[in-house]
Amino acid sequence: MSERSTYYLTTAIFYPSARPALHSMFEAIGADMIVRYQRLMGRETRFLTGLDEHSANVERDARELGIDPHELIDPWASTWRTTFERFGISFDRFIRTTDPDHADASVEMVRRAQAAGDVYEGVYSGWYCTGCNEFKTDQQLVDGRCPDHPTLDPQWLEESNYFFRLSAYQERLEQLYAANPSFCEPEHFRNEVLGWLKEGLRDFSISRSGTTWGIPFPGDESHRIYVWFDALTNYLTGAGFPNDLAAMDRWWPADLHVIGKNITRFHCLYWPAMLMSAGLPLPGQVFAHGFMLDRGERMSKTTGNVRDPDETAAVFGVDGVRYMVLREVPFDRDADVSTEAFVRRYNAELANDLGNLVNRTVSMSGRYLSGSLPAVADASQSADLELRATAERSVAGFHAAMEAHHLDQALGSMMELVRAANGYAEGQAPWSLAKAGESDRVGQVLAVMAEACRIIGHLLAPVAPETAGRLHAQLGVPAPYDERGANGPGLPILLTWGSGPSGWTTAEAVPLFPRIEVEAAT
RNA sequence: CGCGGGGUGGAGCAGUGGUAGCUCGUCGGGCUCAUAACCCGAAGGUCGGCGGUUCGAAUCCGUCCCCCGCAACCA
Repeated sequence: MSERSTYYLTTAIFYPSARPALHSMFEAIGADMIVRYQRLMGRETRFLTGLDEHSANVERDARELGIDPHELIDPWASTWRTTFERFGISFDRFIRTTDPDHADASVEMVRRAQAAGDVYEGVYSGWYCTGCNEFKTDQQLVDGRCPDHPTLDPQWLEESNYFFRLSAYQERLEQLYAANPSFCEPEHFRNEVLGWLKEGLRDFSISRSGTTWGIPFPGDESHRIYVWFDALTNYLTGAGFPNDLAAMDRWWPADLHVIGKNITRFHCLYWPAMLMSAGLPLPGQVFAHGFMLDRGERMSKTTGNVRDPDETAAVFGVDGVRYMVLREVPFDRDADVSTEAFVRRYNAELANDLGNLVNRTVSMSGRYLSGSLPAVADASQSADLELRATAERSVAGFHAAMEAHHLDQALGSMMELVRAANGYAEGQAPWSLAKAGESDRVGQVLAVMAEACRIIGHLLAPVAPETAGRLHAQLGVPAPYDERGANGPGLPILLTWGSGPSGWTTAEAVPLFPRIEVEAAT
């Protein structure tokens, strides 16, 4: 892990639409868990997410509606931004590639590539749909025709445009991966990237003519900067490039780019080459996540099997949704999601195990101790020591999983402590001790349970920050960090067994995650 | 032979040479602090097929079958 005390994290920028679907939120939620973890660790963080707005679709849709693309996009961007905020995505900037400072950054990146001799004029040829006014890849065509305009014959057109000399970076990229394989994680996606590298790199087109939607290409105003020098550069814009040198110094290079597995080629090959060309340092790592699947099929707007984040949150709550998507889908691979599985998981882990553990602890503290918990004092009981050892194992597992961005496993480590604490409660049976009049031991058992709950709350904080706050409030733990997870003493201190619960006054026990009855979910 | 990933009890996964494990689900028991929650136990697998290496293979080698993704703008 980096020794820097700062941490700059990005998501990919999203293709705009009227509103985000749950599978788009997935990436942002995962990145948010990572960045909140980093804040809780005590690092100063910067978190960038946003929209890739210069797509041909946007221009086309606007033209069909007879409006300016900005008129179309602005309300969409506003909806995306507020939805992200509602889901607790703690971004520092919601970037839009139509932002003025981003044009400066993109132009500067092209200029640097030009200055390095990596840009040349060439001929791009491909199938062109006269309905869309854009080139289509073979993959986009269905039976050789544009799916949006099946009555038209695509034309094989050639267009003069500018290319980036990616082929010149073959050796340097090979050296990059030889020296620093974890530049691209996880390994199975890196293998794919290495395969492409082995096949040899082809130069790629970086401009398009025939459109005015996009950033003017430096040196040839009849062209617009095409995709990668626009989209990828957003990560630099977000760090102050090219004008704010102090910000660049502070935040660049980024520590982590979180992306979807479909764009590894661009982030793991194009992007480092572009940065090398510009004479800029490379980010620490690109992490590609898998996709949420619906019965084995990828969720997409065109397939129509998407989920609405707000509707899902109406059932599970925002924190419930955040937990569920990150727990059900291993971050490094694809997984099926279903409402039934969400309900099962939610009820089993959040309601029955975690929520109920806190509930019974707080409730017994009120009932047997009038809400006043003693310090964890007696270290001689083997059951107490065992739970402490489990807590330490669980915390270690959590850290290890977070370092590798195995978010589902981190949550699994947290659940190990939850289950052990419930088992401890059963074994110690404080309700029986209370009946037997062993009030000192009742206090100790509840103190141990409360201490486990306190630690669980901190482990829960990156994924379910609002609920973690309520958990600590019920225990009576003073809030050690703000609602973004910042300005705390650092997780190593917070997760050390034994700091509580002396002096806490527990509040009324209110279920953190109310059970979901099956009818309510369907 | 384009590249990559995968095939393990009903479901989802872990396990890279030494008696096959976890979560969910199912069944049985216990407890009564708690959100009808919690705890314990049990049943259930010839680890995709075939062949090989080895004292020993889910694991290594060979071969075959099946599923998924990518192939240059759908997260």
